[in-house]
Amino acid sequence: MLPLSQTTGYALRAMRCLQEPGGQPVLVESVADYTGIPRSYLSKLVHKLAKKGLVTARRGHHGGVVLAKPSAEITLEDLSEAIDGVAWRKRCLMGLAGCTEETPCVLHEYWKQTLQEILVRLRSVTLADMARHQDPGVERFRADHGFLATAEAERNHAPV
Amino acid sequence: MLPLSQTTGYALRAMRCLQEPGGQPVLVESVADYTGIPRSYLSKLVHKLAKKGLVTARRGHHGGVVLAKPSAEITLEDLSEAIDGVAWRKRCLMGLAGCTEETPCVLHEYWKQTLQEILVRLRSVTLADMARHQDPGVERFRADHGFLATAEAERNHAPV
DNA sequence: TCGTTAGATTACCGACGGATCCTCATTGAT
DNA sequence: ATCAATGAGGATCCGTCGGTAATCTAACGA
Repeated sequence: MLPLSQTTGYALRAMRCLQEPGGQPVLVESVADYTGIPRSYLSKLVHKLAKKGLVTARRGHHGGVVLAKPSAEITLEDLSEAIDGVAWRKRCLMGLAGCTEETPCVLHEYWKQTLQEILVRLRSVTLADMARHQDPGVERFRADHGFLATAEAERNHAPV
Repeated sequence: MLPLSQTTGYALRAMRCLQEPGGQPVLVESVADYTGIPRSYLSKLVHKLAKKGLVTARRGHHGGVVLAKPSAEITLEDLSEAIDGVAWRKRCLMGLAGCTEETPCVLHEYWKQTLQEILVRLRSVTLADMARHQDPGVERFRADHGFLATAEAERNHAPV
């Protein structure tokens, strides 16, 4: 019932491979090969992210996918929301249809606070935060796809 | 990927209808009628809870279901674990098979702490806590099923 | 012992998410 | 204008989960 499906994990892995807005597009196929995410599935996933305004995809020669906004402005919550939606935030923990703010169930307040804590956590991590970690695999991939100017920027931050 | 499925909600609603250990058994059918949970499905659910040692079920005349331990010792975590298992606690957020304590992924620590926070919350609520709330519906149900001695005990506590 | 009461067990169905394959549509280079 | 590159989209498969129904079996009372 809570968010963060397997597909959200895919989204995380895929987004790490993309360039900042205005950068060079990366092929869905390259990302699929590198991450091991099924190509066709990743294609649909990317489309979903595009509809939510998180990435921009262009078809044809020299097409590919780029971030639609700076990685520092893309949170884990954004991804979760794009993939899994927000329905889970509204569902009653006990599954009672009549549970509302006015007619709360026994666990209403408890659950509301729990969800709030989770949301705060999801908002506290951005793609840029993730890039600050050493990750030889991703750095190799980036080097192969035109990420030549990012290495320095990553050194100016502490780990998440 | 996270726990707390619809079925866990069912378990919560069902357990609230049961007596403390040694008390009078309540019929699966009664609970189903009152909660609206499908009878057959609830039967399987109860069996699962019985295998985990949370309830005791007896067949035949004057059979039914009772809590297997005091409601104050049954946490939301117990229910979640009985129904949804614990696999979700071990899964990597990014879905990386090779992510371990020794070879952690970029989000490993972040996710570990998040899960810890959630677990603490799940452990902080017991069935007894839930009973402390006013709930005319459940109290009516209890009155109809031999819960004559519990009303006083419930008055000695603050809400959750 | 026999029958009734109740939970246990089995088989099965439908919906949904993850996943795959194949084809369509768009873009840019020539 | 044409062709190849590349994302978009439809059809379909598979496994899991919620849900139903029919049957089996243990416990008790008459």
